[in-house]
Amino acid sequence: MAKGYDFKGVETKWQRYWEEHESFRAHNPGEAGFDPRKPKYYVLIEFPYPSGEGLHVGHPRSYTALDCVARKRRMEGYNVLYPIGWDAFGLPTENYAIKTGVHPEEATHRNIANFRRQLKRLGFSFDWSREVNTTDPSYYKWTQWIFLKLWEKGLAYKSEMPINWCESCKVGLANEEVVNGECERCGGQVSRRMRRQWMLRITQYAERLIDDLDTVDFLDKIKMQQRNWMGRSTGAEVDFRIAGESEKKLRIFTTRPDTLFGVTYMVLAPEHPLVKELLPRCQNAQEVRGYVEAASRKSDFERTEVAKEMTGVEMKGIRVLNPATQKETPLWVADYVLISYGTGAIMAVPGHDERDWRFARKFGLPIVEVISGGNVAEAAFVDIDKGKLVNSGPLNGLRPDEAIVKMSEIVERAGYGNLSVQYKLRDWVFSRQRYWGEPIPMVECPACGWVPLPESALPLTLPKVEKYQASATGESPLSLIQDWVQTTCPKCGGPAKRETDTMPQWAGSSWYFLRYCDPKNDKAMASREALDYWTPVDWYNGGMEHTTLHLLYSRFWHKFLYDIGVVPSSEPYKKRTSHGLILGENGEKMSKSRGNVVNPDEMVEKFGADSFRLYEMFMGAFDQPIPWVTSGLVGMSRFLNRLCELHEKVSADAPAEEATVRLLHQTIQQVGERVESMKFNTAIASLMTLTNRFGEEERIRREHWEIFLRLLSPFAPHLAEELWQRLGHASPVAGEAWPAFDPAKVRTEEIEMPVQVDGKLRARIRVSPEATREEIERTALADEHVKAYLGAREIKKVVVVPGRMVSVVAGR
RNA sequence: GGGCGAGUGGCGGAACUGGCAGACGCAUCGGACUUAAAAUCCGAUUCCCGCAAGGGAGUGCGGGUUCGAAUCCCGCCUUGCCCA
Repeated sequence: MAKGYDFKGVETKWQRYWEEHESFRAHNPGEAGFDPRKPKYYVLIEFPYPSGEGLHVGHPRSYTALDCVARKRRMEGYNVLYPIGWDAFGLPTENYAIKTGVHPEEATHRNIANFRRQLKRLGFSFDWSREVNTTDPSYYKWTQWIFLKLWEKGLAYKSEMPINWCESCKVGLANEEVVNGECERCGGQVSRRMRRQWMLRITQYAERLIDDLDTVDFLDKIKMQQRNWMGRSTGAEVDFRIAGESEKKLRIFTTRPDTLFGVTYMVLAPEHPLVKELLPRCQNAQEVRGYVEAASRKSDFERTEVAKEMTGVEMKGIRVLNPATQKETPLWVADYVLISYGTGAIMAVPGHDERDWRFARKFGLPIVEVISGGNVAEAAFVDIDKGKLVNSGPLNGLRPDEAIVKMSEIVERAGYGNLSVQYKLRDWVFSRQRYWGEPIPMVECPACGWVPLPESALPLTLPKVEKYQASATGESPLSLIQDWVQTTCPKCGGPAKRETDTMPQWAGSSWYFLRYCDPKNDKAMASREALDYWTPVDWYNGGMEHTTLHLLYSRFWHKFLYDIGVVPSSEPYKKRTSHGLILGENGEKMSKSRGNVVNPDEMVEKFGADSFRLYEMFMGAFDQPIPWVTSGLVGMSRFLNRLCELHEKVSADAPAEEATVRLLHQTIQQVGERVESMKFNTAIASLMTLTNRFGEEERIRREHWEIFLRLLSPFAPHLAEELWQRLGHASPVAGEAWPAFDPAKVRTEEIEMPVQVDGKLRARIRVSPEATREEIERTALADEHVKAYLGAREIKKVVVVPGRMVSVVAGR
């Protein structure tokens, strides 16, 4: 066991100090202690789900990183908001309740207390006075309020939706919760069921959610994932007439209107309403009906899997007219076409679409080439940048990109179609048949239909129940409480029933960062003044796993709140970054079932919070996944012990050695830059390098040591405070100014430059940083080693990059 | 199948915008201190040849561009995440 300073004593001492002095309390405008001269800075981490297992070492990675940022910003003179709270609704707690009978509220309370204790031990500079808890009625009152506003604006609606149904959780899942055809949470079998669900019209915001990504500073890969998820494609909608029908038209969406002349058949999704309507005219109605039936039992995943065998059935006797060619084509029903995308029907162009090609091949349908450049007998030719249109009347000779524009114009002018933009994004399924979530504040009245509760009735609190198990039919447990369900209609006063579904976990987390601005307000979700001051969030860090859903949902709500005048900005987060996952020592994802979970309590007990924090940041590149290796913590603990010993060598009149001054200023520069670019591992390496230099010195100049302690304080705040105090300072180092470096002091008198001969490193020369190319070249060629290598050979060329290197090319 | 990353010593990882590969830490080995050990300190540590000076090879594999490639280009392999 490592000997060394008493980290336990030091850490509890400073944690108590910060708490007693409210060192990290952020002040709102108008509050005592608010300083209007300071600019604001809002630092945000994803608030945790307080599970029964407690914190594991993955959580603090993000918290420690942004704690460094928050502490540095305070030292730079900002009024910093760095809050924490609890995203406490959710399935694990409810499942625990089902198993043990412990009320979720009680379990949540206990779990939060444990998380809070664990986090406090790590010395984060959170403003603990602003804690929020999504399961607190005073919080979810406002989640419900937002829902009512959405309803008011027509963005919430109830709809019969085929939903993914998890057999074992007995709960409807959103598409995103189904992973590879299995339930994301339990891995159980997912089937399809029809259910009336509350839906939110996120699709209405799709365009803005994509376009406004250009206005924010998110990592490129995050923007990319958001764009891909929403999947915008531009193309045309085209109407095809059905032969022998005057009224019925078949509307399709295509991104490739240029290939309209290459259509050889049409396909309807099995759920398409025309299938049923045309069935009476169909010669093989029985066969088609059977096919539709079979398709309904498959998931979208199974249906669109590329590798699988394609299936389909022709609707015999029905012909569709191509509006461009007036030719008749057959009509098929196939499950590779999804009802949920586009119009649920496609024009098939087997010559130039991969799946259409395979389908045509399998069922012996004709393949027509309309773009030259490939061999459509061998494979679909899908390259949009190459080739010329052929067999396409007015489009012949055009490049595909030109033909797309021209055909879109023709289609529009002729009146059988129009330009159209489609999104992969679907509306948000907002209902869960669960107990532990926000009740949806709606009432169904036989006379008035769906009626919202008045704002004055909020919060609609969760009633106590006996059983948390969903009903056998999959109804929410709330449906079993008759005196809760039975109510009166707010509109007509007649008997009515409450909605018994609750909101998904994504609800509370879609706006929590707004509540932090003014967490105790009972008149509004937060005062306008507080929101104007603090929002948008300046820097938000979280996991990559939340970049599609949580980020999208909260951006959607924020835009909506902006539209109704509640928040001052249309985007919630100015900057978004993400951290890599911390894996178990075996390189696998950390989980209870794998038995590789590392608990921070144990680490803090053994090595102290500062060592733990240092290791979290030092272990590797912040954005990469990385396995936890406890033995690596030893190095951090050694580093801190060493600082205590070095501290004894500090002396006010120690000389300022030039090399040390230079390194000190380099370190100031590097640590500053590296925190901003989230290269925490190398920032700490810089601090260690400086420490090694101090170790070589007889005595350490006090001025240097003070600068060092300030640089250290965001990373190892407890020990930095302790040593700072030991120097005789009465006020904490956390309140000191962040050091500035002097560029003049970073530079050296003489620099070393490598010299290559024929591409190989052969010598090093010393020159002044201001040396000209000629001087450098002369010095290089005069060097003994260089001369030896060159011998009598002719010099063909000398490349000089001042400050970098010299490269000499010699003849044979 | 598509999109985006990653692949560097025994290990985690550094390397700005194409310019000295291996910073910093772990582990290991040697030494000091010690009755002994722990802790600490000093030194070594990519591989091969060599007593040494020095030389050769080297950043997943195969090509290419360049005076110069871990970094750029082409083709593979492995792996992670997201999507289908």
